[in-house]
Amino acid sequence: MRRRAPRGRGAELRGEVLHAAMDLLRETGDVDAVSVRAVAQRVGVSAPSIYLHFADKQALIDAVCEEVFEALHQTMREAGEQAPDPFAALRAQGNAYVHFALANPEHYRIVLMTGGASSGPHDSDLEIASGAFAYLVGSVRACMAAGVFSGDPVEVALGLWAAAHGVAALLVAKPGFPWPDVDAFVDRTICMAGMGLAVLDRVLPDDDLPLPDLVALLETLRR
Amino acid sequence: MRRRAPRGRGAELRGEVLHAAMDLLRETGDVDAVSVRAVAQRVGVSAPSIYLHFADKQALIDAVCEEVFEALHQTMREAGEQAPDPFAALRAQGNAYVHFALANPEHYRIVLMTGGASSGPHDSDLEIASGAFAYLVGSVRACMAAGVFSGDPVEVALGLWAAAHGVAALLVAKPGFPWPDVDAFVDRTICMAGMGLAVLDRVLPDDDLPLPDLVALLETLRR
DNA sequence: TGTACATCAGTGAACGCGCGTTCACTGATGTAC
DNA sequence: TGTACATCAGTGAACGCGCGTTCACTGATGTAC
Repeated sequence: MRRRAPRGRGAELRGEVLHAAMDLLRETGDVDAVSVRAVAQRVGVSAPSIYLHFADKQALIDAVCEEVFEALHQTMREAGEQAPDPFAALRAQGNAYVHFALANPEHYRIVLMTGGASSGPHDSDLEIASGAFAYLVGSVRACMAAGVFSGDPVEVALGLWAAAHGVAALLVAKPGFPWPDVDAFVDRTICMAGMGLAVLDRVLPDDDLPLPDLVALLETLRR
Repeated sequence: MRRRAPRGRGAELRGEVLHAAMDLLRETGDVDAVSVRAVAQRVGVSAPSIYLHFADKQALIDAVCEEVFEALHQTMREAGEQAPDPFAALRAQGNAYVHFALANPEHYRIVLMTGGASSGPHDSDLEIASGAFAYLVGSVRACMAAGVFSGDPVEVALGLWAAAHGVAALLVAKPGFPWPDVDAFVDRTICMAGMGLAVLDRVLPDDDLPLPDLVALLETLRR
């Protein structure tokens, strides 16, 4: 199946295993299909060989998550680069985020749709995530400097993340639902979040706006 | 473990099995812990007995999903009942939706965070979901009648759903992330979506608003 | 230059496990006569 | 009222499966002398 690596190059197998796991995830669209045996077979190596480079299956999965997160982060960085202004950059980043999820649904799922109380501490991917999240917060700060948002940049970033994740996760989990045009739905949701957050601190700072007043306020916006 | 049911009452076991599965899901917080054997043991019955009432394991899981969806739908209906106006009702429904997810994380996950291309057609839960979704669309229509939203009620409902699902799914999947105060975060996200959708059709009907103009427009909102 | 040897990459077979599911069955319960 | 019998709820044992992981090993490769 595969030539044995020469003396000092045994570590190369690690990379092959990692990418075999990624490919298997993409092609089968099923986390359960990524078994130690299946990965080994795809690389052309026996199952125990996996343990030469990963302590156990979880370590392999963690490495996959790290890889996915790096790719997601990279995608977002590129997306905002040539936007004309910080708000447009944020919008482009949001769209890129969701489209990454749609292009790599199983990769997105394993990183951001699994886990929870049942999976123990499992802090590893959160630490990785915090890099991408910090980057998002940076983009939000740029928008604040431009006057679009006010308030706590972390809170604004969380709102954006929630909206982007919401549309991504729904589309990934329920592809059979009669969604409207996906690109438009995604962009609309991103814009919804952006506009909502921009408006929120101006209109609802303390939460007691009767409905007719709200409607009147909104009416002043029609351009 | 359990007294055999008298002659015509064999069907009672079905309900016991169903609720044992629900409880097991809640207590273990892990879908994989819900095996045919584990459910049977909890009911106090042998594993094959499950098959007297469910064709296979998937049928049992489907029944669990149906139960969860009905509970979610019910929760939302109750939430909006005593709101002073349709917009407040929508907000209350959104908060109830997310808090249902947080109170029953594994139930929410199995219904709305799993599935996808890998799980075949799997239309069953979508049909059930469409009931709750149709209800949401109804609430949106009421807001439209009050002048809060315009445009397509289904699109508005989708935006709200995406936001609510986003915050719910993130909190369920990543409880270890350093979230801010959860109740506030949830409500903020719901309001973000509501305000964003209300503003969106007024401000961005055709997508070409330069940033300074947007900022100026937002400034008119400060009250 | 030749050879003994340590190192290293990788293997084959086996382990125990829990799973979903099937099958032939048991024995209590109600009913017909 | 008594009894044979059909029905029904539920069981015990077993099936084959794929899983993660371990263990003792093989044999190629480079190195020291």
